[in-house]
Formats: sequence, structure tokens, C-alpha cells
Amino acid sequence: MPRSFLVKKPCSYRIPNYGQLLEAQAGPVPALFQNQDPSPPRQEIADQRQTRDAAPSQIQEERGQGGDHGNKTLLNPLEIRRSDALLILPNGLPLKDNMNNLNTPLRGRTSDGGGSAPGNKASCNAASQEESPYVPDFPKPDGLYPGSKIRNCRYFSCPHCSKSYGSLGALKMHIRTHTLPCACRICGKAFSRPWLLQGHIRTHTGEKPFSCYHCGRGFADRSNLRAHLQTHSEVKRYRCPGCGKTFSRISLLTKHRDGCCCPVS
DNA sequence: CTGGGGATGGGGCCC
DNA sequence: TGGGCCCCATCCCCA
Repeated sequence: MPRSFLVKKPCSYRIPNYGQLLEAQAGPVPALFQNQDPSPPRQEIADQRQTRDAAPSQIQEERGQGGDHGNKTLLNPLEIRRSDALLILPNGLPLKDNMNNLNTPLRGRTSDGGGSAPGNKASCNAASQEESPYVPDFPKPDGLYPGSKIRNCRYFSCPHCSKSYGSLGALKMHIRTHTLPCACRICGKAFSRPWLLQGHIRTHTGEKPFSCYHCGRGFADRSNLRAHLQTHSEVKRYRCPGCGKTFSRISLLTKHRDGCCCPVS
């Protein structure tokens, strides 16, 4: 499934050092990928994070106190993610509507239309203020045209597909989605990242380190627990602007709107 | 058809 | 620079 909307917008061109990448690929395989037993999830960590999943208010509280992302709190409008715009606030309006007066660009993912991802900031910020013409002399990706002004920042394109990234690290990470270096020794299925493999292995072991504090039900994946917690919530996060019906998942809302009821105007 | 669980993919952030 | 983790999104399947 294409996730091109997550790909950074290219700023300029630079030929990636593919030789370096291939060299890295040929290097020693991390122990985790060598059919070693994955270290079991640390229960204490799971417990700590479980509380974070338990309730949004707790999440804010913990983050405010310097958790993994202590600087992230939904209470700060500048930190609101675009996807949170669908949240329903106490005033009854979707967060999106509450944000209408914000003239500050949202911080967030590259899917944020027009917004520059944090990773791009470092390389594009200052330099981008002084744009200079730059014409690439090799095949260009989508969105860039010969003779157009291109920001003076680095750009790395994937040799396997047309995606491009603002840093070599991001490109390397992406290339793993093609090479899939993490293979499950039980079923052989390959993954791009070790923690994806770990999550997959839980499907074999039946391990469910994330449990719901409402009903005690266990989950192998934190995101699934988070989705499950919504089923306990009286007010669903996502509301159809057309009919007002609320849903626990954005996917359900999308399905609902695609269905018939409230066509997007 | 709807709602929910399971599984997975992916970029960003922090250390 | 890379690993680990976070969060989000999405697909598939089932009740």
C-alpha cells in the first residue's frame, strides 16, 4: 500500500551513496536477526507504558512530566497533530474547528500538507529563505521540474522506488522496507525493523504485554490496546460532521462517510 | 453493514 | 548515525 503521503517533499537533488548502503547491508547481521530469541519485553517497562495507554489524561500528565515525549502535550495547540484535529473537545466541536484560528503551522508528520517535517527543518530552514535556482542534471522525482527554483537542501532518493528523503538516515530506514532484513525464524516472514519482528513473534508466542485496565484484556500491540480503549469510552473520538454520529476509529468514520450518509462537501 | 480485534507498515523523535 | 520506541494509518477478518 503506497504511503507516499508520508514521504518528505524533496527540496533538491543529491545522489545517494548507494555503495555505502550496500556495504552496510552486507555487514554483520545484528544478533536479533540471527535467529536469536528476542529478548522478552520488559514487563516493568510494559507496565509503565501501560499506564500511559490507560487514559489520555494520564498521557498528558506523564508527558508533561517528562516522559518519552515529555515535550508533547495535546494541551499545547502548537503541538497538536493534524490527525488529532478530528478529536472532539469538551465544547462539542472537533478539535479541527478549534484550531481554525491558529496561524502557526502544525508540528507533525510529513503528511501535514505544506508543513515541513522536523527532520527537514535543520537542512532546509535557513537556507530555504534564500532560494536559488538549481537544475538537476539527472532524472528527477515527481514534483520537481527543470528550471524551477529548488530549495538549497539535501535530497536522497530511493534506488528501489521513486520515494525521496531529506536525510541519508531516513533513506536507509526506508530502504529496509525493500530489503526486509528481519526474518522470523518461526515462519520466515520478513520485516523491515526488529521491533516489527518482535511484534510479529508475539503472534506466535501469544504474548500480550499490553492489558486494558478497564477489562483486563490483553493485547500484543500497543496501538491495538489504544484502539480498544476507545471502545470503553462513552464519547467516541471521531465524529461525522454530517450526521454527528461518533466512531471509535477514524477508519470507521471514513468508512461511514464513504458509505453514503454524509458525503464530503 | 457495523464494530472491534489482530497484524503490519512507516516516518518522526529521542537518546 | 543508528537503535528503540512512539504514534498513526490501514488492511483483513470475524462476530
